[in-house]
Amino acid sequence: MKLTVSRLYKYRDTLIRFRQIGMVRVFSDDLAEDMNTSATQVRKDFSLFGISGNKKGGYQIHRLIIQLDRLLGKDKTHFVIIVGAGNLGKALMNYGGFEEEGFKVVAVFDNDPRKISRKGKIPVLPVQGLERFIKARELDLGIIAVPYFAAQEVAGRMTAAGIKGILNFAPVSLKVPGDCFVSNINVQLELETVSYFAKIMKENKKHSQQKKAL
Amino acid sequence: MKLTVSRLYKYRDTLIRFRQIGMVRVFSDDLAEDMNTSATQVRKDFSLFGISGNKKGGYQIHRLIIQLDRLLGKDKTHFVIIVGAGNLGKALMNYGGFEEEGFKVVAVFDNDPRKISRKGKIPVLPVQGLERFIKARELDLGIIAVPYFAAQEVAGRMTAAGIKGILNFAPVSLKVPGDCFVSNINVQLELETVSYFAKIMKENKKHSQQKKAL
DNA sequence: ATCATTTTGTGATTCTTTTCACAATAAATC
DNA sequence: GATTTATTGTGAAAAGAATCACAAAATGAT
Repeated sequence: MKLTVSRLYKYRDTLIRFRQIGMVRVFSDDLAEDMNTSATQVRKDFSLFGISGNKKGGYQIHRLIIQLDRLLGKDKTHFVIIVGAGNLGKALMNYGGFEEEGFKVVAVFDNDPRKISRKGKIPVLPVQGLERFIKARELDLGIIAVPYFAAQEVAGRMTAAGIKGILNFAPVSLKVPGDCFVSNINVQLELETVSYFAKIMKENKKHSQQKKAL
Repeated sequence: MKLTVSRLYKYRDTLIRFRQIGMVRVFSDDLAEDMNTSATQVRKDFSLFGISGNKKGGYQIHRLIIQLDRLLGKDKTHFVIIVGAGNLGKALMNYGGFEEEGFKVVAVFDNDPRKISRKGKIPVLPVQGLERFIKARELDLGIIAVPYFAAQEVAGRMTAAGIKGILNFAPVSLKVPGDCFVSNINVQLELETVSYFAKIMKENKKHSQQKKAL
């Protein structure tokens, strides 16, 4: 399910690129190729979400984007807060990609008084006010960009205040109530995993060379 | 397989924290709890990689870490290059987490002459020299932090020069030869997915409240 | 108007990952 | 030293995700 949903977002991305270069229709094949997956997968994903095209005629890009937008909630702006104004928090705060995708970072929170500032485009506020802020605006989405030892506390406060989705950059598994969804981004871990498989790839090569030699 | 491997890295992380607070032995239960998984999963993962503990006595943390280190290649330094010295590239370049985990960023590459600099701790070099650099040092690992439209070209050049593992931050699916492993980090996509499920969580709540009301 | 071709949509199948169930065994207790 | 208890290790079952196989329908060709 999670995998299917994130593929749907990717299809949308691809479709928007396709539209930009003037394409009007696509086949499941085209999408599959661009995304390194199979045409069957594309159709299965669509079918699962009730999206249908025309036999022999594929899918109308424009219409498809509209359908995906509605399905994926891309037809409205989503408000987000970031907790943690360190290197990562600042990078995220200045990251243009969110706005492009319909997310608006409404505030950043930190516990270091020196980082507080209401002047910038996005205010950096004392973390004391976190719950009040979330409740007042009925926010659903939070990004955690604090050190690992502070992450669980932040998560607890967020969910208690009503946050329903967390994007967590701290390298710990957060414990949250069942009505909150968490997704983790762990850059170190990702690089470690890559390094593990890179090593295997090298070893396989050696093996196949050995095999060739036999 | 990929999931198991990344869990192994996480077990190691957790174990190191446990050791720091003076623990000497763990049970699969302890690891599972810390990592939000099941004890069975932990043991299955270990069993799959030939790691064993003591019935009733659990696992000796110190020994377990050593075993994982060897298994996961954490007993040596891995050299990495980054391509792209924009916001993201710079953030990654100054990110302490890699060094902590045994990765050394040996160079950053960019195609903008203004960004070139051999003075810093990590040199920023012209991307023209990419292949030569990789081959000369027999590097395996590369991080792609360039805009989406440049990512595929960079990936092609990296793999042609011998890179076997790529951590890709560009929001496109890279096409690489079968002997190269790619892992993608797509912050926008991750946030989109979180937002999708956050919405569902809210709707479910509404439903269950309705149910209660009946 | 008929036939061949292309492409969708989906039930059935296979593959992968997780969970279950429980035997084996080491330690603790009596 | 026999018995209970806690914990591992793993084959079997279940759940989840991807792939296959093919019928149905739309289009184009003759």
